[in-house]
Amino acid sequence: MHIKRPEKTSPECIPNLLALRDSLELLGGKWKLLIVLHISCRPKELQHFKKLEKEITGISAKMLAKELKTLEENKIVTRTIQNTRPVTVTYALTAYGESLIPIARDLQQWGLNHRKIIKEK
Amino acid sequence: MHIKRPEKTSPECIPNLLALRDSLELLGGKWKLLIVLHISCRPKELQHFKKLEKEITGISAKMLAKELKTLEENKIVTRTIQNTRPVTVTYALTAYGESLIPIARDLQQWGLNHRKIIKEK
DNA sequence: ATGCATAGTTACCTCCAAGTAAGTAGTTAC
DNA sequence: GTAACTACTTACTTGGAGGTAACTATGCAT
Repeated sequence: MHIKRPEKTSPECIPNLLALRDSLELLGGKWKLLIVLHISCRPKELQHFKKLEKEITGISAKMLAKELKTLEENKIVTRTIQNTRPVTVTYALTAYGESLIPIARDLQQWGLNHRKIIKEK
Repeated sequence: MHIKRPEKTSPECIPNLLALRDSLELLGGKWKLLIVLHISCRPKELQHFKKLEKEITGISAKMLAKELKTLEENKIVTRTIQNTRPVTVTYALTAYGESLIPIARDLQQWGLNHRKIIKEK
């Protein structure tokens, strides 16, 4: 999907504030994109709550549960209760949620590069 | 620049937490990407402080100054004092700062689309 | 000397994202 | 009956992002 970039100084160039704000409000927190990326690393329906809690260093059960709930409400992940003993719950990205992967990877790559740039001070 | 996406479940797929965290810490706030996008809409060296303050609805002088300072420290924008009366200050994206434009636009586009998805509930 | 412009700064306040720690609930295993 | 597993939930707390409003500095105009 190629997005046409408006020309500089053209009237339509003035950014749509609300759209970017919406994204930042939903995704700008500390954990959501991290969670998305971690789920994306497993085949569908194979990412368990406990596994995420262990893999994502520093996250607490409370935050993970809260963030996953928000992601589910926003149709980015699905939550499936499995018939195992003890009960397990798996999380998977929706097709729509997968549209976040390139964005998250770009940000990740940018952050990786940024370390170098800043160290070169 | 095409970034190779690691295969699912491969060991290197486990996301580099720190890189994404760095990006989110720097750019995840309410204003920085908005400012970047607004500056990108003007030819180099033509974006004044007051202009940004007026264009970016809701931002205060304090926040704008603070965010611009952080962006400057991170080599994303340059600050130039102009010999006008009264003195004006212009901000411009560095070449490096421009690497954020596609990311900001993608997020913006994603937010625009997200509104539709969520309204379709 | 008062007002207006640009480009901030300073002091104070508020709220919430995020952290910590402990508890709940269902089930199995011994 | 108690320990252990998964998947949360609840109560309490705190740092800092962000908001508001007033103030500073400099120069020009009238």
